[in-house]
Amino acid sequence: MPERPSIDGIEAPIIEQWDRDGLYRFDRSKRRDEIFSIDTPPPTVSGALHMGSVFGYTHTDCIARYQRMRGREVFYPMGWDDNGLATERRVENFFGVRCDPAVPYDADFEPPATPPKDKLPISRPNFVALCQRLTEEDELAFKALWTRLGLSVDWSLEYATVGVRSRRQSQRAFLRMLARGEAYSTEAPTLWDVDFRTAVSQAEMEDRDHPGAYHRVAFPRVDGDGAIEIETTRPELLASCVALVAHPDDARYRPLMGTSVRTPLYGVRVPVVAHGLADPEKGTGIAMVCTFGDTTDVVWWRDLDLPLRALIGRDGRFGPATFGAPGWESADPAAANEAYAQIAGKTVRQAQAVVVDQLRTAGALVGEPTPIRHPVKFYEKGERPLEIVTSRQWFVATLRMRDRLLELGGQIDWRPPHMEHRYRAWVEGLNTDWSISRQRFFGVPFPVWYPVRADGVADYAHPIVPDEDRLPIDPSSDLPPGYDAAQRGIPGGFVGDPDVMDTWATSSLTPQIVGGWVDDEDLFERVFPMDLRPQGPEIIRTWLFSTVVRSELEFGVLPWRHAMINGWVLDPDRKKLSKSSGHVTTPMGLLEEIGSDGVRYWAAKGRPGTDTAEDMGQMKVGRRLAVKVLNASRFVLGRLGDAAVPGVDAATAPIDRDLLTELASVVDEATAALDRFDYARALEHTESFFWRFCDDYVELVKARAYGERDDDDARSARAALGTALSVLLRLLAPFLPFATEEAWRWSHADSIHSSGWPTREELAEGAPHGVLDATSWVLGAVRREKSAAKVSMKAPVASVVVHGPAARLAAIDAARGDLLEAGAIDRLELADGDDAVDVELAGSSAG
RNA sequence: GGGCGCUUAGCUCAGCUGGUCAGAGCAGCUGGUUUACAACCAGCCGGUCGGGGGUUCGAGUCCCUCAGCGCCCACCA
Repeated sequence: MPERPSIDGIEAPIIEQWDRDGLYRFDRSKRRDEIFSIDTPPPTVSGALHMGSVFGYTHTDCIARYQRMRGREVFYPMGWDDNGLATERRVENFFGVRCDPAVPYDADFEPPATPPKDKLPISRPNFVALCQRLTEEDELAFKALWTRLGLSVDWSLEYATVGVRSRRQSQRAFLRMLARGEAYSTEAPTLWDVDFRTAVSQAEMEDRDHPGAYHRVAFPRVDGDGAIEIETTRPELLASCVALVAHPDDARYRPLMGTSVRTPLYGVRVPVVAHGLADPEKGTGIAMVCTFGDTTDVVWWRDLDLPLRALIGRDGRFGPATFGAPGWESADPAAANEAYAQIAGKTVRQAQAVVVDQLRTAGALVGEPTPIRHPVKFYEKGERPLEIVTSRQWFVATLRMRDRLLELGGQIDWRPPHMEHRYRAWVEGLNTDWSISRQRFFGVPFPVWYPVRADGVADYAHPIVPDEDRLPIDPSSDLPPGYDAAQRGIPGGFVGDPDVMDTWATSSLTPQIVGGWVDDEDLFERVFPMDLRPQGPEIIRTWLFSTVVRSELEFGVLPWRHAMINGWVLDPDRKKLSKSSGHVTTPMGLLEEIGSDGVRYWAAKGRPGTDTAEDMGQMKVGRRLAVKVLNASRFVLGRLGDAAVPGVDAATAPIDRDLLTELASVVDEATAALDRFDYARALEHTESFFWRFCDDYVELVKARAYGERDDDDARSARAALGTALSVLLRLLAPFLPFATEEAWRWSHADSIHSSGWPTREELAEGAPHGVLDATSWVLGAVRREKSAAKVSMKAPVASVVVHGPAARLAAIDAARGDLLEAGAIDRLELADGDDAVDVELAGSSAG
């Protein structure tokens, strides 16, 4: 035991010891009902390390440590989410490269020392290698942080979402969905990011307020006089207009239903149709339907069985079109083609300016454009509005599962409960199946090939699939059964699916990946369905939702019983992620400065679902608590000497039994709170009692416990001190794993984290008699008097006269000796009367 | 447009099924240093619990309503 205990630097040796002892190693011999399994979120390693990274993970660790001390075998894995766009984008910027599948593989490739201004095109294998190189470094940084934070994960269970296991499970689960008809591919309008050049799922898109303008455009009638005026924010899409649509009940347009108009500039005849989604209040009450300007267009196109005139390509530019050709019939093909030639090849933005000019010249623009701001769909990581392009994509049929998914959501134990609303709102609002294919390079490939027909076109309706035991495969280099390499890409041969899976298509399988589904059924049965899914609120609609989907499709059950949703970390000014402060907090720096226990304390104060400001003050309070734990432990244990702590039965003095009885209630409360994932409340109760223990109880009994005497009274105090300390350390262990471990090891050979969670049975039975309370009350009055007189707390007191009800006076009398010594009191009188404590300091002339 | 959450001392937050619930920590102020702890200890100051209405013997605690803040969802011409 050190002379002057310090929490600085205690982490490293303790972590080493834990590692040597294999303290957190999962024991797979345990039965399912003895196991507590956690579906840990794999952090996106390409993201920066920030305080949000330590916040939620600390909560999970507090629960894990509690369950472990309760005797459960804790299955606590850690993974890294390293696939996906975030990594690709980061690799592109970090190395100054971009992936170009047409570039041949260069075995000796090394990225330039400094990233070139123009990104260097490199092959897909080289690109993937760089992705892996960068994420490996990221993963080491994360692992160092988690370790230092004291997460009690079993590092032998580490995995990566792009690793072999993840690829195998992703491909296996996909093939099974395909076989069951739950996954399908189709050519369909798809939300598309023109910069990333990939499909985007409903879950990945967000609304942004974006400037635009209403343009009023007149469509001349074909079978009548005059024109119909519509308003649009996307006049550049006029060439892909396929109809005008108004509400069926709108009296203004009802007579026009079934008639036709011609598009300005292009002279294409389009019908006037009715649909309930048309809003009579908006614009002129009648809208132009284009293929496609927004998701409503898709609905109209589908519901009304309108023709397709798609023009915007995957690069976000207008593609070729021939007016006069079938499907593009025009009153004046030559003029139409001339008009269109001026926007072909242009971006949406450039085209809009051109078309507006053309419309104005043609006299079809009514008035001038009216600027507005309106919500526009963006990919959440994108910079330009999403377009809708037609492309072949893989989907999982989630729409038809909606009712079952809602039912399952109702069976999850949500913490906090109101988080179910987010899930429910999302499921109820689903309007497309889950799109899982992405036109990217660094990810899990779809494990399918397609036969190439004699005409050179791939036969998507009949994919060729590998046997499961071959997985994982890459269809771009591996061969389908029965084909040889020379047949790749030629008529009569085959072609591999070029796409990779969306990140969520893999991470939705985390229980299967960590649990060893199929590969290790013995393990899987011991940990699945899992107990706890901890995660952030922003990925309820993605990770949580998709995990439920996959578990339902594969097993027909929920993947876990409890979902604990953490809140946001706000910057010290309570604004999210403001960069104005300039001072960017790095978690590792804080852990080194404050100590891991202090940072954990701050995190553990944040309840599930509650946003929490980054608060250096709270962390310092936690640090102080950790220091106090060491000092109090040293005092209690040090003075007990080498003699063993007397058993709890030796605690016979009323105030000692009182302490232990009250502590038993704290154990009950903390246990109940942790059982319902309210770690913050458990900490609060324990902390508050711990300070009372230090400030009042220890002060009151230290003379008796450590004085000259060695009688029953002294042994009673020592028994209570030793017992209470042991219980308090264990109650604090899930929150302050380092300080409690340090103190515990002064008197134990084993780790506190493998010791048992304290129970009421270890402590005194019976109701408290108010001895500690009443005595503390008098001691407080004495301290107040000394403070007011500005004298030392050790200043002698001539006399104390206590008035109060008889029961309380009796309680005080029971601890008379302790009180006299702790307060340096010469004479103590107890008398009936209204509550009052009259204190007369020694040498004071006043009464 | 719909939904969810929040609004309690200067700051960060507790207040679980309505009756010692008006609390804690930080900050501030006043004191105290040498036998656990000065990165400490003791004490003090400080709030008509966002506004308004209602239910009740009694309401931060339940209901209605308004306001502000935050978040989620939305078919956005």
